[in-house]
Amino acid sequence: MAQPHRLPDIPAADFKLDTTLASGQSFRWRKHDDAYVGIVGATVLRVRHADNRLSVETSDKSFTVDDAKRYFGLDMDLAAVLRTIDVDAQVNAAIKRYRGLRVLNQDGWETLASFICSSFNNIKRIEGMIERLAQTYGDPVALNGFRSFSFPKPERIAASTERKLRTLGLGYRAAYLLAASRLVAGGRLHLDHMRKVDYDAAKTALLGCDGVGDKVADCVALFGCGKFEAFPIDVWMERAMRYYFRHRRMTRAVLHRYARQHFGPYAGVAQQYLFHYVRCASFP
DNA sequence: CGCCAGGTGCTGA
DNA sequence: TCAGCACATGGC
Repeated sequence: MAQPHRLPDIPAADFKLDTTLASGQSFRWRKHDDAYVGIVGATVLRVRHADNRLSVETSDKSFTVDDAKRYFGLDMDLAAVLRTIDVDAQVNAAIKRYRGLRVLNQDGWETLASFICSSFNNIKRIEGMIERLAQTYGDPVALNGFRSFSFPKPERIAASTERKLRTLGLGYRAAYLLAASRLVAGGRLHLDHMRKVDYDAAKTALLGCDGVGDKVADCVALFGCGKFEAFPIDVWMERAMRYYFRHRRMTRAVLHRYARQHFGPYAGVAQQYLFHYVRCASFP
């Protein structure tokens, strides 16, 4: 049986844990007192951030300091990246307010499945859907008193049915998730391979999934495949980008092209700052 | 009760 | 290309 384990504290300057976990990248973190508890792979993590250090308790020893650094994006030179995207007054305001927000490095399959569930949906319900998926198809995991379930392997969902997935409240997304799980389980979509190919190749492959359009593909590329030039555009980003287009007409294709040339290879980081900035401005 | 939610696929100009 | 529409569900 896996034993609780405490990692050596990780230097984490230029980092805001609460902002990062509240910025809509991940759906499985919960606040418990001054700590956050989440499940990464088959490991439960309990993390706290104070005095520029991240303390991490894990449910087993297979999760290392390097894994934690990579997951929380602490392996990125944030200062250098922010210099490249700090190119206008609006993104500058977002950076000033939320500096330390980082792009997480999540599992490709979990990210794909989660963002298939995210379409035309709200974050609270997405969290509930993913929790029920984990309870139904995941494996039990535990850390001290806390019990939960790992995110299901694609094979487990692939062996299910659309009807059963609908009973978990997935709605019309049930068929999309089922088909995607079968692509991955059947080896016809290699999410690990997406990390090695370039952004355009990864996005094209992701768009091959039914129920995955431009926006979801960019979320998966950014949060689940390490493609920092991916720039997901949803309703909040359209609101954010009105700043750049004032009275001009905006289509998503135009916004996408603009973002890539305006912000450059780390456009995805700019996207995350702008997204969080406009979303929180409407409910402070 | 009506509105909206980190959209997508389909259709017809 | 691009606008217009249906789509399941539940939180608020």
